[in-house]
Amino acid sequence: MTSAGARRSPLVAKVAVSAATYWVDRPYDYLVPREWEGCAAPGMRVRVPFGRGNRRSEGVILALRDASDRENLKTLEALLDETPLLTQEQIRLGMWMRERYFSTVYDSLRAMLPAGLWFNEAGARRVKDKYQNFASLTLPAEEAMILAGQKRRSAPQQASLLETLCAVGSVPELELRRFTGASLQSLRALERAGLVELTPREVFRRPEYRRGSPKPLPELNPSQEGVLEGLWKLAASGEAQAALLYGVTGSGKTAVYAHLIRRALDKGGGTILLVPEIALTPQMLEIFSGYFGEDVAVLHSSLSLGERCDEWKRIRSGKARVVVGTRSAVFAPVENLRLILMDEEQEESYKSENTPRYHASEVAQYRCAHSNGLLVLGSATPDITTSYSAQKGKYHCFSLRERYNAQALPEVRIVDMKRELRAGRGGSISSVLEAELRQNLDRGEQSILFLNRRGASKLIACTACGYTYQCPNCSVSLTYHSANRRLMCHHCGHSQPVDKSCPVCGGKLRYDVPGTQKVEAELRQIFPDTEILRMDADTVALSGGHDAILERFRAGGIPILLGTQMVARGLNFEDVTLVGVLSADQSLYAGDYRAAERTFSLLTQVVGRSGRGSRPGRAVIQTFTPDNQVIRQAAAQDYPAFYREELRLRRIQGTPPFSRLYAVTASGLDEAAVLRCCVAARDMLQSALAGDSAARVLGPAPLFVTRVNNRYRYRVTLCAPDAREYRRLISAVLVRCNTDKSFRGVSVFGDTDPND
DNA sequence: AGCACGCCGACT
DNA sequence: GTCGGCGTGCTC
Repeated sequence: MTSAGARRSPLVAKVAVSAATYWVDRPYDYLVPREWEGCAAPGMRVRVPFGRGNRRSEGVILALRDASDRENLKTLEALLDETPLLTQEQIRLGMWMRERYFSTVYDSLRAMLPAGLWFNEAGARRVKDKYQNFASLTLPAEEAMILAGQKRRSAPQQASLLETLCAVGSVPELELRRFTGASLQSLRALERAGLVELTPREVFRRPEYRRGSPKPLPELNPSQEGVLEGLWKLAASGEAQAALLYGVTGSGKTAVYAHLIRRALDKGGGTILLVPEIALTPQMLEIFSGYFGEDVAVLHSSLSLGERCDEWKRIRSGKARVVVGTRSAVFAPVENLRLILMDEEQEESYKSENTPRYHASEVAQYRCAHSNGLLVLGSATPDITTSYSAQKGKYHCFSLRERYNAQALPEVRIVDMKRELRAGRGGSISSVLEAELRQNLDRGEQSILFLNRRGASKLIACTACGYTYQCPNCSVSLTYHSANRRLMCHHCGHSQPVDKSCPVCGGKLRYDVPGTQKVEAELRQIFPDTEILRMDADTVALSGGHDAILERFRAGGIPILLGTQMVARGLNFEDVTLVGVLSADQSLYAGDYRAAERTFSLLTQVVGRSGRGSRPGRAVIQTFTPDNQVIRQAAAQDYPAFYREELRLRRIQGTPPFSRLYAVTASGLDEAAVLRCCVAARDMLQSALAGDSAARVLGPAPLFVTRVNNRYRYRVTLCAPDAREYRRLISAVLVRCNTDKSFRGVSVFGDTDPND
């Protein structure tokens, strides 16, 4: 019996509830049962009754407070954790994310924890077989979530399978079933329906990577030394800072990272090193485990659920203080976070395409600001927005201008494919490239051919003069939409019919662009007795992974490697002395404001693959528009010139960094309803912003892929400064569009600076 | 979204 | 007289 004096008013928990959708999301108050008053704490997960039917929903305690008198509240049903999973700092970050990324607080918090932890039981994690069936979605996660929702009642097992796959990407079939408790039949049903595919794949064991043997930090040359000292001064200042590290390909940014991490460790500080894709983690891990041993942890989505949980716990307990990982590793619970390093910071994979649609660099900046750490954005071709911040003095700026081994950049030739056509060569290998390849074959040196598939068969070009259609309003290319057989701008929505022939010269227009297989066949005809290795999504899946193919290329000394995006990045092969870009145009005319930037970055990276060893490298860039400035600048590896020109265009267009793009995207089965909803959204924005000269409303415009899984997707975009008032407006539009009865069946979400 | 409450038509 | 159609409105 407690004395009357000690009896306090009851405790109330403010809870972020998972069942609450964006438009009803707010902290909900629940009574804490007296017996839990001592243990309930912010950051713990709970089970609560929610809604009229009191269906049970998971939630996270955001805060506790004393009840004022006579509140009519529901009561917490269960505490799901013994100690808080999330810190106060993470909870604040979650609220911040809600405001910026138009997601619920719950979804934001969920993104911070390893997926496995979220599903109550991590399960056993023995990984015996070398090969297992991996299950993965064949449709975008967004669509899968919708389907899961539809199936929840009729086929709950299928629904939970789909949900789990959305959260974890690709996962071994057995583990997936253990986690969800679903039967093999349910999984097979999904496979039969074509929603899920099962592929036999080599299993990633324990976060097992080639551990580098212990070694001292690399020696630095004077310019690296200078950059290191400059960056460390910022890191040690005890104030939040951000810096751009601009270093040409091969200038040794990684060595600088290593020294920074060492110094942070010596001061008892932790580091997060972000890389753009999983394929790059093994290399990074090998290097950094050599320097820092067991202090290194890895976080990315190819780890099994159990592994992810273990690594996460190792980080949280302070056993690992150096985290290497992809986008979501930016949330790693590192104690005393002193450094976040983002390698190749311009990469689009740092922006999440699922809820919450965050950008890792913004989260990184937030975290550094709150832990007085230093954010280092490293790149050979920085994001235009990043460079602009550096130019304006918002970021510090450091450069590494020399290549590490003082090698010359490759000699680059631009080949005019129009001329090739006129000379009667209609294939994808020009006479120049053929001659160069032959030379390499004769000398026993290796070549890489790069085919950019992005935007393939969407672009229409004249086969005679190379003309491509431009949007009259947006200075982006028009792309062909087979649905309405018109050319469309998916920035502003402009559309026009397709001409019978080229409007400039009357030449024949062509639609299709050869894929890797077509090119491979062509190569085999030209070089019948030469071994050619093709690397694209198909062959990677078949032959046991990215690494395995590259290893065959390296070890087998195969003369020609033909591949898509994945051959562009981070590869370092000494014997490669020739790089061919089969068509530089496709990504250039992809049709969004970042196409030029993406192309420049890609070309620069691809060209940089050549001549990394002792012999000088060459590169051949094939294009239908040889006079295009971006291609010329990339060939000359002249980032400053590209930046100046691109910034000028962005200023005129009013695209980032001169404004932000807030997108309101609607999707639904009924195209007309989706469009009506977008029109309503546009009208709301326009009337709210009448007289605001800083804001423009674009659209409705169809997304690049307009119809996915029978759902039509259209978008309205607001170009406006980065300010709370605009975010609030977007939020209001989202709530309105999602609750208005006349738009039933249409779902709407918000995003800032979307990638597509 | 999900779920209940509510107020009108075809059935034992 | 009741079962159930889905329109309306709320979620601590």
